[in-house]
Amino acid sequence: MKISTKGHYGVQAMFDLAQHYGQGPISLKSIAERQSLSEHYLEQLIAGLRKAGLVKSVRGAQGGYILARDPDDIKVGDIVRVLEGPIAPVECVNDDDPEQCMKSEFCITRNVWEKVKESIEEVLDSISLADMCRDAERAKMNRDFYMYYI
Amino acid sequence: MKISTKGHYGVQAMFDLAQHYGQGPISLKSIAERQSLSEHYLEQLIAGLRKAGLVKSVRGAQGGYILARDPDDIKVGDIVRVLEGPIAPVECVNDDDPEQCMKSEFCITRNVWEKVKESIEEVLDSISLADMCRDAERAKMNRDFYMYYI
DNA sequence: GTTAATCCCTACTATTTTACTTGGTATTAT
DNA sequence: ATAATACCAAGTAAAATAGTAGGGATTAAC
Repeated sequence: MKISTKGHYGVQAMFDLAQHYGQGPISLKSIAERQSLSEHYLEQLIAGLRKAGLVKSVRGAQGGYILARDPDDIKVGDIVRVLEGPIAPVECVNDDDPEQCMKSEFCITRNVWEKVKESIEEVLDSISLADMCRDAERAKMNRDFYMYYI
Repeated sequence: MKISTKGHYGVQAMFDLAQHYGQGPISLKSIAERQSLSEHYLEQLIAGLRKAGLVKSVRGAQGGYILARDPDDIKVGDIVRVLEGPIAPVECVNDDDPEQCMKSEFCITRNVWEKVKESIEEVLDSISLADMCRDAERAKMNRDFYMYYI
């Protein structure tokens, strides 16, 4: 019941881009450093995100990546689906899969996985990168407040 | 974002046991046949469930397995945790893990996975084997009703 | 007390996935 | 011209997955 490092790192990288949104292209190198990730590995992940239209790239020196849409308009679910494939705890609740299980209409265990799927999607599609930036701001303020009074 | 066949098949097998609860020990062979699973592979899964105290075994001819507790008292989450390990989309939200991420208190992406984790647990811990049996009954009645009127 | 049905246990294995690394080429600001 | 970047293809070690193989121990039924 795990996601792979692709989804994990990918969300970190996109969050990093969101935190620097409006500051021009952000290089992979700087993202990799801030998030302590392998730059070359990130490269592969962001290639997928670019092909999916979630980020735009700027080539050449001082180039980098920019979110293709407003942080409010990119949900964590969008990122996870690109990097991990369809959100479906078992294959038989994957709507994109052509060969569905025969018994799907009668299958009771399938109902369980369907509910799990829906609950995951509800969470991931309700959180935008902008939400995460707001959380980060709040966390920073709390930290500053705490530091001040100690 | 998948569970493995262990969790998948394991829930099927336990559901099968629940549907035959009160009928004495149920053999792996019959479960494997009804659910179209490899008997030998099931054996490995149910060994874990037995060690975890979710089923009891009866050895010898006419032996088999029986739920160790009432179907109302076994949640799908119990089964999944035994067969898949702790429910945690990424390691850093696994409470059982001794080596947690340093930045966990400040980490914003971690909050996302924490929410995913909670929502999965909420679903899996809210569904008992008895619930599934009731669903199966309802589905059967609907099917019979439909057949009658066609 | 023999037999057949069952659970129990250990080990092996082919395939796939994961998490990268290596080693380049193409593009562009300075 | 140079250095900083994005872009691309291939290789790889380790782990996980989804089983299989083969046999031993226990017990109901005859």
